[in-house]
Amino acid sequence: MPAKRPAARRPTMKDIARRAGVSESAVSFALNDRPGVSEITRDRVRRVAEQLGWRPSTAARALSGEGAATVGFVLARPAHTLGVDSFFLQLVSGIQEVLARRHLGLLFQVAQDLDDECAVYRRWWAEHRVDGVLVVDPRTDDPRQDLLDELGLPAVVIGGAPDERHPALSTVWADDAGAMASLVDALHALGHRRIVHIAGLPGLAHTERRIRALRAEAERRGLTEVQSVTTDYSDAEGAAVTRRVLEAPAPPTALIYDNDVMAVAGVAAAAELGFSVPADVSVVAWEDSALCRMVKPWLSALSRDSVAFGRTAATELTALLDGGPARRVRVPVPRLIERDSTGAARTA
Amino acid sequence: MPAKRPAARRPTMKDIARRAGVSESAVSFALNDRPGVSEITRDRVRRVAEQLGWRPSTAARALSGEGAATVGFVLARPAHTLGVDSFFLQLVSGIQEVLARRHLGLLFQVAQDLDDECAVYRRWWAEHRVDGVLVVDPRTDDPRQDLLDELGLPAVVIGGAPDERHPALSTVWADDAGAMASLVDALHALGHRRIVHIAGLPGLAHTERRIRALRAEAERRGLTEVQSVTTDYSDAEGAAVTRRVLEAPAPPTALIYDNDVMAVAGVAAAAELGFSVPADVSVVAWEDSALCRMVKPWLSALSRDSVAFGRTAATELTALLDGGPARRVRVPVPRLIERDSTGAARTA
DNA sequence: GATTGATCCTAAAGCGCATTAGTGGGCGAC
DNA sequence: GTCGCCCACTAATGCGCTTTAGGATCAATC
Repeated sequence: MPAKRPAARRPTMKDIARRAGVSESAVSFALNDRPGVSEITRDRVRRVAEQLGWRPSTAARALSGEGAATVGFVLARPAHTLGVDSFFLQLVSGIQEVLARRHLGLLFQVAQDLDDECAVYRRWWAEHRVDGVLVVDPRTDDPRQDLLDELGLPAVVIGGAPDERHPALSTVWADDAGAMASLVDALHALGHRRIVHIAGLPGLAHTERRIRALRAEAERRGLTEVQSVTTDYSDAEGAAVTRRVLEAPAPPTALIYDNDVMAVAGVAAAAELGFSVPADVSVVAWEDSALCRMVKPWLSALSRDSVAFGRTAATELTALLDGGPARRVRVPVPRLIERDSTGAARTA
Repeated sequence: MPAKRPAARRPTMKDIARRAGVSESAVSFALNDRPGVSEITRDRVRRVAEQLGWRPSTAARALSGEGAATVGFVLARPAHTLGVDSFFLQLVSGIQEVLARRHLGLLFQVAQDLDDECAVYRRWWAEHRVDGVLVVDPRTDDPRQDLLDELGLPAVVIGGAPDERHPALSTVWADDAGAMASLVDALHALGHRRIVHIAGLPGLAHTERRIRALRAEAERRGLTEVQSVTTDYSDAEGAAVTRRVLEAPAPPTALIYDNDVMAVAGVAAAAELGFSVPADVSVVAWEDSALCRMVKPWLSALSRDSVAFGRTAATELTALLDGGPARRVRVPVPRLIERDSTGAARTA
């Protein structure tokens, strides 16, 4: 009776050494492409290793100073905003593509808040768990960057603006200001003068960048009825803010939502109030996804390639792990996909 | 000039030993609650450790036989279906809640397909990276379960039916058959006789369970115009199938979608064809999320607590890691939330 | 034919921890 | 007062790997 088959044993370098008739060190040299063994021995060792299905124990490797072959990723957002968001899974998917190629693992953790997130970094560092981390949702005045500097943990900040105070951290960022400028340009050309930007979480670097950019654009054009309102990214707040601004005396004729979820919720809210999209109010989602084509009218959206974004970030991190210098990489500006939710402003 | 501050050094047990004036072994005993040291020494060691911010190196721990303090999670779905899906992030969020409490890490990987996924398990096992894994999307005749048995890797199958062929694996599952039965019950009571089930990926265990359950219910009631159609879970296929079945000679009066995304896409597709929901056709989503309240009409949905599902799965895995027996755990049957997309069947 | 030098390989130490065996001192028992 | 025992602790070993320091062999050099 096969009650409990014993787990198969993992082959070690010692096993290879024995079967190849050489010392363990020779095996190590052979498998790591280090000089010190002849080509024929190297080949033999390689063959034996392959045949035994040997893979280096990450634990042993890490212990002898090679690093943990793992990078960390912490997501610190309130649990209820975790639900329907296409961005992160796509980002992670892109990250994985690059990491998998180098057999790097991705340690994933969801945290409650920033303090929690910092604690996770500290723990990971102290436990020797990761060689580097990917940081998302950077804030203005972000404690994490100081911490990572202090720990000397290689890191790539995703979506942060280049920050000269942290020369050791790489940054991968999109030019939100440029995108906002071209977006306002497009809306302005359609005759829109009253614009409300339903932004994401206050304090996030890219939220603040977008808000500042919008204000700058408005000032440049002399538009006085332009404003940003921050939210928690949830459909509920998106709808609530939409209702509030549309019920005001002089409602906006264009709404910019910082994600797809709020845009969809906003359209529904507008419809309830009797506003027709795009006849009465134009809507743009700052994030494109299947969601934008799941509602009527289809939503115009700023589209970026989140998978590629993830790939770029992961590539930068591997470069950092290889000892390369920290860099500031800009990804392409998101492109406005004009669908059916944007149109000429109603001339009051 | 602070060109490159040297990274802080991680404290080790040796540091603690020196500062506490005892041997390393004493430190080990003290910190692991093992007998062999006096209480006062234990306290002193603990204090020093705390003060130094010491944390055990997972690498060293793993190497000395304690396991990697990490569990693995592989997601093998085509990249384009990764986009908008509330289920997985919620599941993972629940998993984390339990794992974080025990300082277990979660190694996350997206794979191309099943073979790829199996390769990941093999690699993780050989590299000593994980102590156990969480398996999602079990199939009928799933190669992964055999593999995990062979490797002796503790695992919890999420969403699989209890399978006596793999006594070493735990299973956490929902009673899809029961849910389907009550759902058909409800629809039948509303007068629906022609029902189409727009299912998920063929071959997935729960897809097959639902299909079988639907067929059984139909037979029991003598309904002949009831069918299931499999899809890839995407909004595109959801919409396409919806169009196809609604354009048939005798279109169904009720549609059951295996996820929220397809349901939303389906409603839009139905609307385009001139079908009004729920007057002409009722719609139910098998998965509740914010999405269901972002469209008009609000979607009736089978709701389950995905976060709790994740918690349960992680709890079972930790029990397994603690040497407990494999178990079959059933989570509560999803509950039908009746919103506005279901109503009495139109009497032709 | 002894000296260098290269080449291919082995021995040994060390990474940070857990664990087993061993050591010394205090104490009760006879 | 000696024996033995338990307690509190230290020394030493091993986990699987990398790396440094050597050692053996052979060819080329003066």
